[in-house]
Amino acid sequence: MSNPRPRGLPKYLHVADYLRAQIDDSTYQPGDRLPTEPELMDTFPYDRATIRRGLAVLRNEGLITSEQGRGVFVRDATKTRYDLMSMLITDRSHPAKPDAAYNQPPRGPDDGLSIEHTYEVVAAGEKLGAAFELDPRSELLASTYTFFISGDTAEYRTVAYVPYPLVIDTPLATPSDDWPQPPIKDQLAGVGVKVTTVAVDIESRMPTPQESFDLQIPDGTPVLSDRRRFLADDRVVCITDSVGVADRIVYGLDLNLQ
Amino acid sequence: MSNPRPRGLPKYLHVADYLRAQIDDSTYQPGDRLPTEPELMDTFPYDRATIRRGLAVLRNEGLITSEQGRGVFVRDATKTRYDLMSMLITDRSHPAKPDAAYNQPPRGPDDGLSIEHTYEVVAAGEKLGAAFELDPRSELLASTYTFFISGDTAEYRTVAYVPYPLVIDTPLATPSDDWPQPPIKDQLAGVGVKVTTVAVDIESRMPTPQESFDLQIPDGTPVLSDRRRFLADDRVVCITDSVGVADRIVYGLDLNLQ
DNA sequence: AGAGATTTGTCCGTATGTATA
DNA sequence: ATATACATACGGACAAATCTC
Repeated sequence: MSNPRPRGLPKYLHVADYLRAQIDDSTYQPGDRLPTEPELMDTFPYDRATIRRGLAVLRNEGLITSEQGRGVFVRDATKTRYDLMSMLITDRSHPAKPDAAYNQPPRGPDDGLSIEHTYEVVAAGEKLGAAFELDPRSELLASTYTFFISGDTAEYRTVAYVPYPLVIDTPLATPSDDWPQPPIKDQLAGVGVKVTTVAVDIESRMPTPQESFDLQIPDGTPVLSDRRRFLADDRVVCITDSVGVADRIVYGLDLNLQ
Repeated sequence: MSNPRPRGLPKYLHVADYLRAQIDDSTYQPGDRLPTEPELMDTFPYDRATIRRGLAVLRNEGLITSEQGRGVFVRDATKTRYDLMSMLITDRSHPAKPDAAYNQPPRGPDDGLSIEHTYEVVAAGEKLGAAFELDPRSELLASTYTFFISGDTAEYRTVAYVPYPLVIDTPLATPSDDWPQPPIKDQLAGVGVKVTTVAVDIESRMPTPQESFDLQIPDGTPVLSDRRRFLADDRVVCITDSVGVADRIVYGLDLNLQ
């Protein structure tokens, strides 16, 4: 059955390592069901609580999901590549030679991609106000796009903030549902704002409970998030905050050096 | 003490929500010690196992760390910004207006940043071989840089792979310990390889056990990882794999549109 | 240096609830 | 309706690391 436990290794990590090795070597493949907890209690001379703790480790590593009444399954992980340049500069993506090592079939509406869109006027608040260098009570137009892949599973959400006075009485005050949207710098150019600089910060963290709920993020899955700040003459004219479910997305940046 | 538990909410989430709210509103600040488990058992009419499970939730969200014999502490989170462009194209960074909302003091050698460097010749193996479109038995020169911040805490590691035949008998075959290194495209130009395209893939995931050990990554912290592929006339001439501890780093990309 | 108290880590056994097959 | 399988919760015991006196 299972190898003897290395001296000093906690039992629950023994269980986790044993199963992780079998997931790594494809004994269990994405979608496969792992042995049930009682079955694992036959494999290991451990208590059920110990088995469960080992499974919790793998769940928090994003390798498995548990479904009550059904079993424990190996997570699937095909990813969508979001190209940074085409999101920032132009609508046309210019993919470099794709990396065969990444399993990233391009996705589009035909593959079940759907988009949900809402917008509202909100008060900036402390943090956003500071980022805009505006009073916290200033009004911002907040435009939210959520991307769903295959039904109710979300993979990406982006919120764009623009100072409301900047776009009031312009077409931007009533954003359209269309997708893809023109790049933000072009939209702003249409209302007379010339974006000179874009600054992007990309980070990774665990989701907040709200994000977990909204985007239906499974336990143990981080988010890839970014903030883009659009500057016109050192003035911040737009900020977008995006959150992607980390096991669903990849950010791409292709540079042609010629 | 604690608010009554909303109907239907598991007790352990009650504990987690209660403490998370206090971390969010700065009742407990980074570095502060949370109440001990026995103290929380006085606050809540729950069993110690239930309290501990609530703490585990916050640990897996990256909000706290536990230290045996000492207590539970709110995680600190000052981040270093790694500029993608300056890493790819030139040695000079050209920062845009920094975002005040991000607390990212720039770091350098003066702040305790130190670098460790090793290199070796390895067999490509299945996956890397496929990425290079080379035989899995091909030899690659692997050059590893690890960045440590304040002593033994690592924050970033990058491994650069180059087909060994490409650099054998050149200065690149014996990489120097210097830092910063010239950009890879310049290094390759020095041995007659003209890089035409760079493709970057950025993703986020939970660390492997090996990475957790090597980089001393605390529980519940994801990694921000990227793969850069350097192409010369559609031929892959270099691949770098980088891994950053997510609560220590931010990737930056600043574009001047003028 | 040592003893004891404190605090978190690991593990077991049991019971009950809830979703699924 | 029954069985299966995971989720939540309680209580107890001991170990390991740290701190204090």
